[in-house]
Amino acid sequence: MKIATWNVNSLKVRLPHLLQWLQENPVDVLCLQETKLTDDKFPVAEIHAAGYQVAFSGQKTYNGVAILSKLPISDVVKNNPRYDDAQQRILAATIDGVRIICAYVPNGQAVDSDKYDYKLAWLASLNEWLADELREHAQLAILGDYNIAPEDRDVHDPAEWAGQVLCSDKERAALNGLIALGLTDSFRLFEQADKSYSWWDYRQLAFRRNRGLRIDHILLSAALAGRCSACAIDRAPRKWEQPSDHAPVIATIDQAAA
DNA sequence: ATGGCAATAGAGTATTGA
Repeated sequence: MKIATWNVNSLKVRLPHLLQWLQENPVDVLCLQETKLTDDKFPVAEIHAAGYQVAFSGQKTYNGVAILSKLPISDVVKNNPRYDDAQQRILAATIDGVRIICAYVPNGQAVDSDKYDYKLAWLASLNEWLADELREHAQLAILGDYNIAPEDRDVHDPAEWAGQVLCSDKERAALNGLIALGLTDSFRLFEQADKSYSWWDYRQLAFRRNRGLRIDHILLSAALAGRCSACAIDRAPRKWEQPSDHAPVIATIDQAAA
């Protein structure tokens, strides 16, 4: 089973990229963030035509998440039931016995802002709900845009970013709190090239200069981490015309022993 | 020190992203 996550930064603009990427990378499950579409505008027909079922939860202009799957999708939950949130940032579903959670963690804007406080409160509540979900689902993966670079090696210039939003100690502690529930950052299960990132600013030729951050992650429960045989960031679509600023991340989960 | 790029809403420019 191949599972992936991609912040598309507007599904309206990026639908051609999505369809092309799926042709080249026929993953079993793909979580999308920042669809920026109300549900009535979601491109259901195009995604069905590509061979995928889909669940989605959107809003106007901002946020919005979706889960695409080749296999049937069941038990869909929109948002964290423990957190009353007008913003559509979470979608959970069960696919082939695996609990898939698509998450778009708030950006946080700046460490002294209200949005930063919202980010930390949102993450604290996610932690509580995730503990419940892990008790119910041994096979669980939470994929998405975490808007947190876990360590300095995930940052192109750690000195420049020190203490800044996406890299601050409190955000990293919150991410480590999720991991402490029994999750594993699938990317770090394997040897990876230095300076591996999943997001690059549109400005200043940041992608060409590889001035990026690794902020998109696939966290796996112990049962899935034990069967994970690969995890990679696909930089290719970041080179396409009019790209998303994020690259997809893909993890491969081997079949459970019979 | 600031803005730099992109998307959206909506009709000039403000907001948000990371």
